[in-house]
Amino acid sequence: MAAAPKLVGVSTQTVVSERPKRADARRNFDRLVAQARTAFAERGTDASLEEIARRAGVGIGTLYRHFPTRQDLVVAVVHDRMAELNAKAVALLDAPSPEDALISWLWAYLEHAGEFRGLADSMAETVQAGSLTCCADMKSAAAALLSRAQRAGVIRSDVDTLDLLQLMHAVAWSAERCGKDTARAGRMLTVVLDGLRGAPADQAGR
Amino acid sequence: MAAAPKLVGVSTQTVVSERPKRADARRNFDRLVAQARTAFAERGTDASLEEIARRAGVGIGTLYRHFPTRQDLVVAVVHDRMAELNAKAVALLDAPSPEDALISWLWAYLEHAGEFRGLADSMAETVQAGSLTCCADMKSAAAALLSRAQRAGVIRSDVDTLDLLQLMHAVAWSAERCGKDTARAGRMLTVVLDGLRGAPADQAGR
DNA sequence: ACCTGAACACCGTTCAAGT
DNA sequence: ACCTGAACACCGTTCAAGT
Repeated sequence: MAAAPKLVGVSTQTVVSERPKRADARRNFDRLVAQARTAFAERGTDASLEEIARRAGVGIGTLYRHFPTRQDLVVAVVHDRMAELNAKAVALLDAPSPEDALISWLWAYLEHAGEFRGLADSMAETVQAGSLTCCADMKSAAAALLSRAQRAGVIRSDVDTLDLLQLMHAVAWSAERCGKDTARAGRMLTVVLDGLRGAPADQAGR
Repeated sequence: MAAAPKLVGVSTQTVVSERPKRADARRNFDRLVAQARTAFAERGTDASLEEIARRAGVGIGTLYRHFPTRQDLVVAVVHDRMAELNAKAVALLDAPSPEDALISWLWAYLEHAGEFRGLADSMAETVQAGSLTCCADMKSAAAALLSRAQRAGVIRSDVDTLDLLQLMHAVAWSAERCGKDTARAGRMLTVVLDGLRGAPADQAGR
């Protein structure tokens, strides 16, 4: 409830997760992220790490040095886009309609989570854990948009930020299976969004 | 729309997926399913197949002979419970309230899909493919319950059976991550169920 | 008709040696 | 400080040989 004022200081320029300092190290870091991006796009988040290292022209040990876990690599790949989402959320706080602002952000978030196969799963895990600063920032940003919409009475008051984001991950996860059937994916999102507005009974009682 | 009358002949006793005939083969089949069940319960659907074979006292080749793909094994494990769900659906067609009947069945379905980690994903895949008779039966059963509720006007008319089931899989998938936090899982289901009833605006317009 | 398990392929992960 | 790649462990999958 007090999330909105607390967000005033949210940085759109999220801290880049400790980049290496030495020239060659940084070059390898960037190459690995770039190759991981294309590999994830082709094969999903469970693409072969060895192949990523090979395509980046780097030993497998170097990959592990920079990214001890696969999640670290996934996060690095989507880091910039997450920063964009943070910025968008902050900008949307000034939009006239609290409802449209939230919905529009959720659409962007959903598009992000569906960028490659397995990302929705990965995001659900990462956001849940919440140990990363970029995720924490995004949660704050989402919280601000959500609570504004709730204060406007257009979103039910009993859902919290994690509910909201996990529901989006769930829809994105489901959409992965729909493939070209965007109509189905759209209907599922519609159902969830309508559910977020509240039960018909509650609304009728106002 | 014509799903309900078509369902009259649905068999609660689903056809058992071609059990082997020879005594030893059948014994191995049953042992594999039993060990797979406990392995899935412990490690999820991506438990080691070699360990399952070993624990069943059977060569790995025998496992592959009976279950060419992992999905086949998963389906075999949950087969009986799916038959129970079919029976329950048919029984609930006679319940007085179409809405309560559907909701109560969805709860049962959700409980089933959350039996072990990875099952929701597996179900989503299997139901989507829809090549198995037990899945086809369940889809028919769900379709009957759904269309009855839709005819009663308590569920929005623009969702189909696959939408409904995939939304349940999505909720179950999300719930896997909640663990002990059943309150969050409950809230997510509530949101989806309310969404299934329709948009507040639509309801208000009646 | 069915079972067995060696054999092959592939991947993740670590770590001693190197610059 | 960082890189390399051999080495190890583990798993999935196939298939020739056996009953």
